[in-house]
Amino acid sequence: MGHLKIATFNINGIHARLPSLLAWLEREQPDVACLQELKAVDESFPVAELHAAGYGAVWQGQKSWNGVAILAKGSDPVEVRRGLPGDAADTQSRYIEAAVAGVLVACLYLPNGNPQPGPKFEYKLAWFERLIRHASTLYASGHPVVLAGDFNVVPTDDDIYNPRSWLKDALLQPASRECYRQLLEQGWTDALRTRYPDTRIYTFWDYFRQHWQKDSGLRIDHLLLSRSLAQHMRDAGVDKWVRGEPHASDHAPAWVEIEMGAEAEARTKTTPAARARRRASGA
DNA sequence: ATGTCCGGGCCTCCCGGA
Repeated sequence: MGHLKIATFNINGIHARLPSLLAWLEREQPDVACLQELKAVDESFPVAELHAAGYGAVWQGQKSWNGVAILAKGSDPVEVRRGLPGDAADTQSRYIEAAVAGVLVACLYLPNGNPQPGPKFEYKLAWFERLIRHASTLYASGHPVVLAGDFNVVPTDDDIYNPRSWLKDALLQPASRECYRQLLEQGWTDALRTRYPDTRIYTFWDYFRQHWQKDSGLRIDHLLLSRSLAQHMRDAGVDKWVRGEPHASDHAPAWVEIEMGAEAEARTKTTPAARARRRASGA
């Protein structure tokens, strides 16, 4: 009570990872969980299992690839938008937006962009430009907003174990980093980097070359906070233990905790009956 | 250049994507 824990987790296949997902929810109890890479069609989303675990959900699936979802503990997220505006021809399931506990939650899965250069990298940059435009309207709204997801961008060389072998990768390209910088310039707070200004912190360790065992990671999953949320950030971190479990995703969940003030608490946790009582008492 | 894992197609292996 008194705070809101918002997490983002690229689960790399919700069917392959359902036991892992449920174990993480049970242990860490995030209030909000943004998921990416469901790799599942809408009809197969495990809504019953998640309900049994105490979570409501909205989701946008897709066959084989992509797919995003927002989970909320003890409530159903109120879907605000699915799909990133700006390109009606874009059919990839990479963006969903919902209101949870008085916070507007944007769950995103930015295109990987490899191989680079090429059409996939062009799509990544175009998608990023659309995100920058949409994010500016969200930020300007003044509402509490979090942009959470797999951004597929290593913001700086301090966000990777060693950039040398990744120099040609789409995740480290100057154009990708420039987009991320432009996004932050709107005023967003990078929760993990702000919480740990001088520490190497990773959210992704690929399956190759024993990178997990050697802690050769990348920081590509981000939680960007609007001004009012950033002012109330209490803590942030990465649930690294998840990456060490058997049959783990190549990502670990990243999270932020927001202190909920009395006003937000009253607005978000209150029931219709309680609101009626408060009105009746003249409060 | 390499490495590993997921889902899907179609059939116990190969492929694209990451």
